[in-house]
Amino acid sequence: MGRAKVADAAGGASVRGRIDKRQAILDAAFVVFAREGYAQASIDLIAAEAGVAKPTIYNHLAGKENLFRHAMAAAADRSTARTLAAVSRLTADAPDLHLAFVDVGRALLDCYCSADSWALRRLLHAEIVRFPDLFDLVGASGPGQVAQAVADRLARLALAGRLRLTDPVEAGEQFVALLTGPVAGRSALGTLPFDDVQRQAAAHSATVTFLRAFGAEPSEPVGGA
Amino acid sequence: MGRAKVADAAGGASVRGRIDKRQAILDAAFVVFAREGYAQASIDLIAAEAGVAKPTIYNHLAGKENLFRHAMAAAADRSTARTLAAVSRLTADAPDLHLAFVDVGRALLDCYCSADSWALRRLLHAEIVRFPDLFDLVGASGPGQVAQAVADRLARLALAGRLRLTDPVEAGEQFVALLTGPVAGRSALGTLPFDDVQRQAAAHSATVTFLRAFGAEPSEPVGGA
DNA sequence: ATAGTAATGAACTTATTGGTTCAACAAAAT
DNA sequence: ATTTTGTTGAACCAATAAGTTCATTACTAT
Repeated sequence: MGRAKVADAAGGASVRGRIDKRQAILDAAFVVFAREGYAQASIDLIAAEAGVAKPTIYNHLAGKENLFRHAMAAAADRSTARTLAAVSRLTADAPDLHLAFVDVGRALLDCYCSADSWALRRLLHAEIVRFPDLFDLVGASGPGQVAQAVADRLARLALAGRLRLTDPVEAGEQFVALLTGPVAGRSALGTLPFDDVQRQAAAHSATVTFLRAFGAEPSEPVGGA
Repeated sequence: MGRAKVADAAGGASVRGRIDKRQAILDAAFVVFAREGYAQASIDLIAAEAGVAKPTIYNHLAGKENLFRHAMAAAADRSTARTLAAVSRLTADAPDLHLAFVDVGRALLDCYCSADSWALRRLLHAEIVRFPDLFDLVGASGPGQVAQAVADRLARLALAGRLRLTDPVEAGEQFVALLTGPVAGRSALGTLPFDDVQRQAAAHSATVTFLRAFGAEPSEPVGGA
């Protein structure tokens, strides 16, 4: 590794002379932090993963704590963006409400179950005590935006007379809770994967009870699938 | 501190000659692990918290990893017992179903929001990568038992014609998801407390949508509270 | 009383790691 | 060609912590 001349030798991004080593460092830092945890992740390890020398890290991002914060913030931004894109699939003019909710639920669940997303939540939980500001940095804004987006969509549906609800943000919270709660409870916290059919089933079951509680149309009688 | 003769000098439990230093160590270990995280919690710190000398820890529980596992398992057992007691409040002969669900929901939420419970989940999330067996040790059995207990109660209710559901374990998962999901999303992960009125509101709102989806009686029309 | 057992404190070893310094170096700009 | 800037490798320092050893001390059972 090191001052590579070839396109992508080992780490992934290390080519462009000296620009944007920073991004490579940030990415590698998140990877290593996710794999090792904050305390166990050594700067040497991160440097190796990034294909970069140790002093370079201290040049761009002074100190481990700063590096951690920036890496977490970057990962959180990525994750939030993906999730917001998933939410945008829920349009008010969907022909079949059930199908629409299963679809967006499935997409949300894919985001939720991605390796990055698990790692982000794990690190957030793990280090929230020593880094209380982490909550404002990633824990609040990300889910906050998502909740807002979901609430917006639900409000539109309610206004169109297709949903019967009074508080869209509460209903939104409950939909994602219905979606992610069972997954979080069963799935060994991202250690072992939650496969496609399980996610589909989870999205379906969450949709069924959500629409039973809030749907304007009677939907299916009882039996599901 | 140390070989105390008085009842409770500093740590809390250190009186009885040499018996049950072990328990004191386990308790102190969980406290310190919860406060500092695994890596940052030094054996010296745990020894100090327990009012016990360092070699004593190595006598009773060889090594940090072993100590961690045992401390986590003990804390998990305590937590599960409390939660199961809370679930037992949901009887099939409740006069008002809404009230009964709010009540048990409230109790479950109290368990979920206790400092120990937050700490347990935090440590579990944090160290699941380096201690994969932790999931079988605390993550699986605890919630598994709880889910089973809730499913049992729901099945009784359904059999009595007061609930309309096909899969009691799924419904149980969804009830606790409805209950804890919004709390987990908003509450800064146990850093700042979730006060009584908020918990009451959360239990109420979870109950309303759950009964809207699964209740046999029409319950309230729309507006909640 | 006495012997045996468990706990204690303190020093010690060893290993890791965050953070720094510095001379050499390669590419970019002039 | 030369200066400048960011990068590199390697060595170094100080701090922290896991784990161990051991002589000493205090209970407890006989």
